Amino acid sequence: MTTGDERTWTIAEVAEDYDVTLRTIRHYEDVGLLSPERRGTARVFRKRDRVRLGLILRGRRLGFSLDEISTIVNMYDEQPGEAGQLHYLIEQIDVRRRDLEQRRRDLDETLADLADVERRCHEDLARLDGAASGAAGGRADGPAPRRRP
Amino acid sequence: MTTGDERTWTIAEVAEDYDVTLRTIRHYEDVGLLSPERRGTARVFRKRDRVRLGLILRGRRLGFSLDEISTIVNMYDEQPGEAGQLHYLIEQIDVRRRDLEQRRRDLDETLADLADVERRCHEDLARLDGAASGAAGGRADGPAPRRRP
DNA sequence: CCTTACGTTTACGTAAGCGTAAAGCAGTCG
DNA sequence: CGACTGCTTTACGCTTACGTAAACGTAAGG
Repeated sequence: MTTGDERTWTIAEVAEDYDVTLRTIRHYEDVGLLSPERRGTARVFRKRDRVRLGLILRGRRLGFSLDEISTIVNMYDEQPGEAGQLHYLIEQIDVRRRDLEQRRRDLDETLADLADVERRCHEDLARLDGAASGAAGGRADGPAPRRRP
Repeated sequence: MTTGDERTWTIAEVAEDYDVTLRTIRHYEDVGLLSPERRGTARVFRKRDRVRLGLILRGRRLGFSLDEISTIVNMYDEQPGEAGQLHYLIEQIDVRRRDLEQRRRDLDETLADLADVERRCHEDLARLDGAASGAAGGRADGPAPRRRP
């Protein structure tokens, strides 16, 4: 019954909630990723739009292009349609899955590498601590402005 | 011992092996991600350079910017240095790790969503198969002006 | 010597993903 | 009746990550 009067949001509220700029939201609309209703000229966001934005941002965090994100989020609200279409969609899902699984492998390898680097850091620190008896003051904690050459 | 005469590669060979263009490799050198030796003007790639390129491409697959990749891969061959520097590095590693862990959450959620969509696809297919005896040709589907080309 | 194959540099082009004015409606508060 | 406030559109600008010529060097082979 109350399907017509759910809560709505303004663009500013959505932007605030999802920590993006108004420009970003409008851009997503420009490229067809979002299509909020209009009350006059103003955009009116409903729950669905927020969910979609959430999916978009998740895709963005994963490093997908807006184009890829577009194909992905559109998978979600694909109508049943005909069989060929469903087969095609399943195929596309498989492609995406393979991609994501490759990413997870990359990600886990990177995490392992980082853990390794960190371990070596701690070893080096221990070595420094052990040999630190000569220096005045054990704290030796400079601001360390040093970075890339 | 034989530390000076390891195998080397040309830019074309590396590009072929890693499936990137020459331009890409040169670009990575431009931005300081790679720094192969030179024999005259020609680039000479050693094993280390290839490993580095591997790391770069892994970062790229993960959706990192070249700038981020730069800080990440440079972590790997950071010299022991002083304590403050090591602490800084450990801190940076932690930042990266948090990022990667967020990505993995995003990734797993996306995979779960895709699995869900796929499941619904199969359900729809089953439904279509079941109801396929009625209409001639099985295509009783009027509306729903369709999607992908 | 000339071609072919491979390498080089310099430099402009481009697509994506927004940033950032500039300028204009629409409601509302005093 | 202004003056805000918050929204809108239009449109040029910027960065990243390369693509894409253009023009030239160098070594091998016919």
